[in-house]
Amino acid sequence: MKKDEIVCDCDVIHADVVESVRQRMPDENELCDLSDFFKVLGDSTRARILWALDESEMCVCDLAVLLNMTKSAISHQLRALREATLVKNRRDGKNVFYSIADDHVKQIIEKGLEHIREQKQE
Amino acid sequence: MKKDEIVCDCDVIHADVVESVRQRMPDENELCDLSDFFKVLGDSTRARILWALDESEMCVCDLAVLLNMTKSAISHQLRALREATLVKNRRDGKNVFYSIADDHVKQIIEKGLEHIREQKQE
DNA sequence: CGCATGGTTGAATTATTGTTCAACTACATT
DNA sequence: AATGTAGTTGAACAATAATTCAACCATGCG
Repeated sequence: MKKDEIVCDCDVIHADVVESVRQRMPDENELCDLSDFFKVLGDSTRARILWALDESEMCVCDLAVLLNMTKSAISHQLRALREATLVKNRRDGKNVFYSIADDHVKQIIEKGLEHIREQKQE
Repeated sequence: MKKDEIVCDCDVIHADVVESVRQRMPDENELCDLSDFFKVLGDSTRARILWALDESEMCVCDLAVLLNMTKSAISHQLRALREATLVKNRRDGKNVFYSIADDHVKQIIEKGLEHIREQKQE
């Protein structure tokens, strides 16, 4: 997926700036993890699921009705959320109830909403 | 893109919960805007560009060298960032310097990094 | 047990998105 | 004006990711 060969098609213009930024740059994997995390939030189905679960724990059927989607589609997205440990689940009889796993996530979603609401005002 | 017809393939199980969540649910467009915002952060190239610009303003060539990518690829991603008003630019002679547009973004990136760093410890 | 319901899964399909390539614009220098 | 460098753009291609479909597992109840 990553090439080692040089693909950049230009000369460096401000070598000093580039060098000093390069030295402070976090491990590439860390920024990949970061973008992977945001990627999970970056889908409207998952964003709506997360918002809904922040209001109340729910089972797959409830979410399917709420968002007017198939159980399968919901389940697939819940899996992605589970693997990113953004939601947790518990079984109760025939139902599996999902809820938000992490308080960080609530804060980040809140900050995000704040951001776009301010943006819209301008 | 959206269908009006009912695609949900199950009965509602907890009608009361679903109804009360539905009533509090934000406008669908708002949650779409939210996920679109996170989508912009959800790509490692853009995440690295944002991180770098948070350290120092830079021109396209500098970024291309730093990330070892073509000017074109960088430029396309800067466009996405510009359209989401996450970066701004100014021309100075032959160069176009890019920088972070919004302080919110820095905070959200910081919170995101915090999150994944804690996650990794567990 | 046998069946109905809730939920999950994998493969196929479709949609979306990132990068490349080649052509182009803008500014600066001669 | 002519050339070179910085940057942008659109179309084509490649890679990812979301939804559908059909089959499957798990639980509860007759």
